[in-house]
Amino acid sequence: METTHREDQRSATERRRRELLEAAERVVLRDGPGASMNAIAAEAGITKPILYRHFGDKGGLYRALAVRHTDALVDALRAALDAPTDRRERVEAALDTYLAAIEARPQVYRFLMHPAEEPGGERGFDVGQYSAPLLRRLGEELATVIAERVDLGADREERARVWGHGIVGMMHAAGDWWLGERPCPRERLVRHLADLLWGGLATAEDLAGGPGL
Amino acid sequence: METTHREDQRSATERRRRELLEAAERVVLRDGPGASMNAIAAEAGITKPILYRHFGDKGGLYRALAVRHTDALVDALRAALDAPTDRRERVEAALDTYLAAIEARPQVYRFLMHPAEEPGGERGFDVGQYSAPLLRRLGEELATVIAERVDLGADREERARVWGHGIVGMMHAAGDWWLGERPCPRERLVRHLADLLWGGLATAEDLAGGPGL
DNA sequence: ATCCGTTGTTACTAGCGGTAACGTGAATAT
DNA sequence: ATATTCACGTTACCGCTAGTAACAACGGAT
Repeated sequence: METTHREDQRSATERRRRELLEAAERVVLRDGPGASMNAIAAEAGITKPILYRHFGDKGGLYRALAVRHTDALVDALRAALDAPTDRRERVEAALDTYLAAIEARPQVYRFLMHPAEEPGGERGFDVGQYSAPLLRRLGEELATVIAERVDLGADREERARVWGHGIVGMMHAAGDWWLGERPCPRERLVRHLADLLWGGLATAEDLAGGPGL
Repeated sequence: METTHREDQRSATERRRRELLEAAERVVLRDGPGASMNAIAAEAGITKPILYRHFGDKGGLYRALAVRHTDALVDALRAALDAPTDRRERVEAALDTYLAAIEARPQVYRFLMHPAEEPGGERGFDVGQYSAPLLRRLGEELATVIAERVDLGADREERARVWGHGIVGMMHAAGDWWLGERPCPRERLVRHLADLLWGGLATAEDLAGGPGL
């Protein structure tokens, strides 16, 4: 039969693809985002051209690798934002979800956030092209959630997008720094960030002696 | 005389170094952060080994190149934060200063924020090592300013650092996204971000029909 | 005359991403 | 039975990169 053969082939190909991705993940976890295609092929027990047949180029492999983890994280964040509690608690839960994820698997996080930039990329003004795609996606997701649920007045969508990307950037930068220095337990970081979002900078008093911030 | 000779040599060396840095900057502005050492040497009218004698390795050259712009930006931000107005206006001025800088020279900004990561870097848990050094520095600077001037209660320093890195990250991510899409003029982005920092997310009402954010 | 430090060269290494050309083996079609 | 197809796999190569040895030339200082 023809269809059976085709389906067998396709499922076998997909299984092989998954195996290759798992080998790649092992190497990336060991060597960081700079892992070479040679090393990945060796880990999978094959040679380079097969890798290129499956994923096109290095960017393709890395994109395929990133989609898995990104999806998982986005799902977890959605769940946190959908919990039936008040807004402050949900924001704290989302922050904690993200920070717990990067705390548990810093290598994966580093790979997702700082993917190797391909040298042959476009030139010009596409600054964002080289930036981490995960951050952009998280920002957009958060923006839609905000626009759906929060009453922001006239320029609702514009504000929601600015806030979405801004909040994600805040979370990311603070998390990146915190992961490097570990100056406090996670729950305190979460509370500090939530306080900041709840207008902490606006309501705090000036400190005596200075010109005030 | 000996000292005269030495001083002449040193000043000549420094002048040469500056020339090389200017050539490197021209190439980076043209080719992006992926500019090759060969291209930079050619632009300076010399060959690679001289570049390596002056800067050690590519990271050294890039670091030297980054310090200049970083210093300039930090100075501008300090000036904005030291203006004799109220806190909200100063925060808006600082945001606007940063965004105007990245708007004026996106190539420089991209170079500073996404420096080429060296493949031979350290392994292990130093996630922050590969992250943009400029962001870290801005975060620390802002943290000290906040700690100096804002009354944050008991865990003052810890909160100031979290907020410093968080705010810088917010500014950076929103700016990065904005620079790519240009969805609104700069002044509106500044106002949206300031509104967010002034507790906009906490005080906005739920939108009818959803579970509320 | 000799040494020293700097500037500069050419020619090389090792490794990278990526590709062309080729062989193998199993299932299908005739 | 034979020919076709198609994925899997190889070796050997290309052009590029960062980085390095080895050597030459010039200008003071001793």
